[in-house]
Amino acid sequence: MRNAETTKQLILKESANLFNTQGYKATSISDITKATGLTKGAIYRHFESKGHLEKQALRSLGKLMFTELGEKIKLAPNFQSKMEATFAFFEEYMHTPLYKGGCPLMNAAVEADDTNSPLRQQTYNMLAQLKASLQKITENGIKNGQVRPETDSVFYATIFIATLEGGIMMSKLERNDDAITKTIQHLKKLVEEISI
Amino acid sequence: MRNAETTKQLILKESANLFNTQGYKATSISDITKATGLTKGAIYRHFESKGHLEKQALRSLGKLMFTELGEKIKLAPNFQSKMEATFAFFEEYMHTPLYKGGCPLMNAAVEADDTNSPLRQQTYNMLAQLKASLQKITENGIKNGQVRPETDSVFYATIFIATLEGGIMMSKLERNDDAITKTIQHLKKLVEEISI
DNA sequence: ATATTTAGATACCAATCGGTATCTTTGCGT
DNA sequence: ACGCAAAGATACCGATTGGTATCTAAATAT
Repeated sequence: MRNAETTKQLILKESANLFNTQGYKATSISDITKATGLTKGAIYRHFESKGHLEKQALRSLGKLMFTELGEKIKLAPNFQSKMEATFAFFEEYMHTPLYKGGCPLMNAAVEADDTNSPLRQQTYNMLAQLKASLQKITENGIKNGQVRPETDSVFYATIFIATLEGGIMMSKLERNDDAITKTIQHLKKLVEEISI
Repeated sequence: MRNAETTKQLILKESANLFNTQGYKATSISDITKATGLTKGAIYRHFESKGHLEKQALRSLGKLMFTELGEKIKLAPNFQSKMEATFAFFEEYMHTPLYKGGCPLMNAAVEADDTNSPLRQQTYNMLAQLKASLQKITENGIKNGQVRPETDSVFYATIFIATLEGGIMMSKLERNDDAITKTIQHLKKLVEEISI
């Protein structure tokens, strides 16, 4: 019984990778056994069903994303640089093999939106967390006199997320950076417009 | 042998509906037999494989979309109203049961982006067509003195599509119109900015 | 009216699906 | 050193997958 926690993390990591690239329903348990080198028995010892594994894999993907994004935001000293750090983070979805398959939020959202699966709830929470996070940046910007006080923080959080996610989708389909680069260029101008 | 073309269209319609809601890989042939009331034998008489059916279903969904969108655009007399007609079209994705499951472009894009399936190629073409269409509207707007001549039509086509698709994704996940309404509000302002 | 296509139904195929019961091996506590 | 508990492997389950070969029934051509 080599370290149980280690293999559980291995399963989560490899299955998250597969789910995010191939899709959740389209990834089979046997795909995961091949990727981990483990057997079905080992996987079902750590996760009681494929659905539970899907949910936890998405959760760990989200955790990873928010940890990393949160750090980059924290490091930036003011509103504009916090937003630019956010944009840079999303731009890198295209290149980092850490999230192979692109933004886990969009991938899960498109696959689960018409269902009532636990996966949908998990995805919904991820979106809410991301929105709250961007909203907070704007609100703090207002407090600190870096953003025009009449700015609607919920409105801009929505615009930022929608534009970024759409840009990622287009860039992944076109297999180049054009779309995401253009969308970020546009969002930077938006940020300047509401900055003081 | 009741009308062959009629049943082929029935299969295309029902399968497109299922593919766009449940996903392509996640929809089985037997799902389609249930939806159409036909048997497997009938389906495989008209389509040589599931892959071919997927591709043709997406193509017919795209055709439907561009026909409808094209008509709305043609009816609008000038740049601003053409763009607003486009926005209204995308907003209605939320409500019309015609495209249950949301925008077929995004759904297929997210499912096929990491593959090299014929489905990906089909989706890529759909995006190219949509982009060309919006680009043309702007270019005509410039020609007709309705849009500032320095406007980058490719850039704005990209922004429009990315923002709309992202907004649809969010609204579908949140199961309300908030996001798509906000994104369209933002895009209308953008249109005004480049209008003369 | 009859023969010929052909649309569609039925019955099957091997492979794979998610899941479970059981067996073996490994590491830890004593 | 030994025993026990837990990690992981093996072997199986029924159901479903995409796909095919064959049969029946309906429409058309003669």
